[in-house]
Amino acid sequence: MRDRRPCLPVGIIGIVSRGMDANEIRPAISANRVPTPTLERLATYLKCLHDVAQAGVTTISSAALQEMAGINASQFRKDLSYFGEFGRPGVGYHVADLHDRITAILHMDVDQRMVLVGAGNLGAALAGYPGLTEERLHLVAAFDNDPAKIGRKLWHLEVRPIESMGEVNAALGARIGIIAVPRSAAQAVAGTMIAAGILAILNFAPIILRVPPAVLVRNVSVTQELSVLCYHLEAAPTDDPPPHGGA
Amino acid sequence: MRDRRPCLPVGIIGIVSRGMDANEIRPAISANRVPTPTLERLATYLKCLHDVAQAGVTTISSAALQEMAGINASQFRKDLSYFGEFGRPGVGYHVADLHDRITAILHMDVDQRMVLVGAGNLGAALAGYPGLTEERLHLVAAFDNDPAKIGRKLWHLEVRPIESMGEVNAALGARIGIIAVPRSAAQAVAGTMIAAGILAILNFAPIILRVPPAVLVRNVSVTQELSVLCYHLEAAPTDDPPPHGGA
DNA sequence: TAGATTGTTAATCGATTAACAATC
DNA sequence: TAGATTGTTAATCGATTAACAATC
Repeated sequence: MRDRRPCLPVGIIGIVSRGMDANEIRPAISANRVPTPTLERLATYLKCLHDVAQAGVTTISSAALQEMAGINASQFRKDLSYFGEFGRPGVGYHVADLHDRITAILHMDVDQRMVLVGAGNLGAALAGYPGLTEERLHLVAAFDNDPAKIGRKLWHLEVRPIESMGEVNAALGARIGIIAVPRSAAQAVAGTMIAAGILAILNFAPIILRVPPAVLVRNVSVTQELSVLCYHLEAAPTDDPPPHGGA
Repeated sequence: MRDRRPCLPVGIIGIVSRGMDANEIRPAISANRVPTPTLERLATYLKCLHDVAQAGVTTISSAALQEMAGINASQFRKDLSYFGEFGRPGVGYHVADLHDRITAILHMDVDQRMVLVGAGNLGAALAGYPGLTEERLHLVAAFDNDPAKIGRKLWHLEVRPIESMGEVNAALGARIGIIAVPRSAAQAVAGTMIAAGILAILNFAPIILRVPPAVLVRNVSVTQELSVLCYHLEAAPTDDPPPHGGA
């Protein structure tokens, strides 16, 4: 801890290249020194720190955080250690400071622009979700291929034809794309996005997208989540064991 | 493989109880012999098998599946091995048969009933999503606490007052609940669901729910996913390295 | 039979948790 | 100073990948 080595910027420690020789299928493993589970937890930490701050707490130890939020204290400290030093031995963490630093690590201290493709129910729900703007995530354009939808308003956004994405995003410069189209259209949409300069995709379509290694994809699949829940339900809809019919 | 031991039903091999002594915080680790990543991949396999079947293929090897869908052949076989034997050495897997068997493993060969709480944009998108019914996942009731919404229609569902959930679900017997309410209401909704007999929860609110160990929770957080994407974007909105101002 | 491919075991890899010297 | 708590290293645990005997 104390010895403070040359303080290597995390993303640069050296391209890892595990077994990823000719693997164009997996998206953007690249210089991924920080474990993905750690990154996923950072957003959770942020929420907890926000809650704790609202409760009037200004300094908190990892042990107290474990007590309050169910976050393992060791894991919390280990996760933070990928990014530097954040606390003071014997004291703990300054809540507001840590919140701001994690926000900066995630690049959420600046406004991020995003484009949306798919102006259906899901697209409408995303465009109308205030939680995005609160996190400085801004939908700046919406696209669809349905002539009936083009030109209509999706909250503050006008739905544009998908062919215009390249031109539109040349002006807007969004680097995050959200795919909220049916499965059959998703791969083509991904291609259009990448051609328009999108570097990171949040995909709601139930399909494994093929993208170049430089593009990162995260998938959200409601039916997959529900599958896992279903698995854990025992088979009987009533209280009977499986072999018996219900009554 | 060949020796065919007494064929232990997977969920029963013995309560694992790792370090889970007095840990009410983590949901339903319980008799979890099958790794969660394996369960998550089963739904992916299902989609691939569906595609492959539509392409007219009746038999496929794990190597061919790796080629087609980017699924690691070893991992695929290993994942299946938790549930029995599915293929024939020298031949491969019968596509339709494997599809049906994985569907049964996930308990998705029977209709599953679900209740929804939250009749906002997200709730509406979920209720209107045809992909659920296609997988035999049926929303059978919707609830909200907003008097302006109660009594209105959410597609085929009438929005009911949340206080009626116990009574309503006593008749319906849904065991899966979907939480699509703001963060501030989510914990209370979870409690109401559990009191109404819900055993598995899909939570869209950005909060870690406290539930009894017997209840399983899966979280979907759009902002968390976007955080991970943002992290991988370099800081410069244009092409300049971070220290320089844009032009 | 010879070739192909499974299910499973062993080896590797990575992530989580525990322990502790450093230090506030 | 004595007590508390960090950041980090080491130990544990679990998941992925490779290798191969079994067998179609």
